[in-house]
Amino acid sequence: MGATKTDHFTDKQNDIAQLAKALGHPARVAIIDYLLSVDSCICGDIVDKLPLAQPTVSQHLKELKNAGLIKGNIEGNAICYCIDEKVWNKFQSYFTTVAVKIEKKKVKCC
Amino acid sequence: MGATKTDHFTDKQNDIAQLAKALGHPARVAIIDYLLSVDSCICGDIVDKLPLAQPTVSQHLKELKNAGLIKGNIEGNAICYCIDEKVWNKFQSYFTTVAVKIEKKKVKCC
DNA sequence: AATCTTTATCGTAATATTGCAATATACAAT
DNA sequence: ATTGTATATTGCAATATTACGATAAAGATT
Repeated sequence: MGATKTDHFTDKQNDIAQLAKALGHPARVAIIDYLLSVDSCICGDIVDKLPLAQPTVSQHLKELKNAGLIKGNIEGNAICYCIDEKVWNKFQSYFTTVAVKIEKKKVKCC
Repeated sequence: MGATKTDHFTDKQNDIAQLAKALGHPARVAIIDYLLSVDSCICGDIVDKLPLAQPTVSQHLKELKNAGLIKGNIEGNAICYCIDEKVWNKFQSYFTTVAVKIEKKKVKCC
């Protein structure tokens, strides 16, 4: 026990859950915030912007990358991470769909 | 260690992270899917719709409720859970903001 | 080549999550 | 009042996450 039963759910449900989970930590939200605030995708100084040690930041970046929310290329001894627009659009469209469905629901309750 | 350092991040970052975390499990995405698919908010049969035992479902519902994504009232020996529109709107607006910022970014890279 | 700088990985401790059996709770119905 | 039905809580085992020190890797600089 303890492991998520991913195979019992649809691919779409797992996809959304994976994206949401990746964003489900304030440090990772902060990383996204920072990436959105700089005009360049080069963010060698991201470690200085977060109240976390370098290995921890590296780990969070890895998780964001694994989930697809950011993409990165190695550039010398610096890294270039940036928002992956496509994945965010997909993520956003989920919320749009939810909003439409909420709107369409006939019975409002609670 | 192991505990999230919430106090080092902004309220907004923590808020978004909390919402995302709550949605960060396929069972909880599936619960939301189900709530959106029924016209009523009464969902006494939710346990039958998920590949999980009743206590597990109850726990997931509790987490969704704690995060604010759903709200619920006790109605006899049945429960009435439904989407909390306000919270979803707030959640959605985060993604809208992100999308706008992505669009505005001058340097496109990677 | 030796050193510096920057990011990644490993190892590990602390904590959190997931899942469920057992049990409790609370109202329905007989 | 007893039984039935539905949800919640408790307790616990398995697994995952979070955080960081130590170390590795890899290009840059001297």
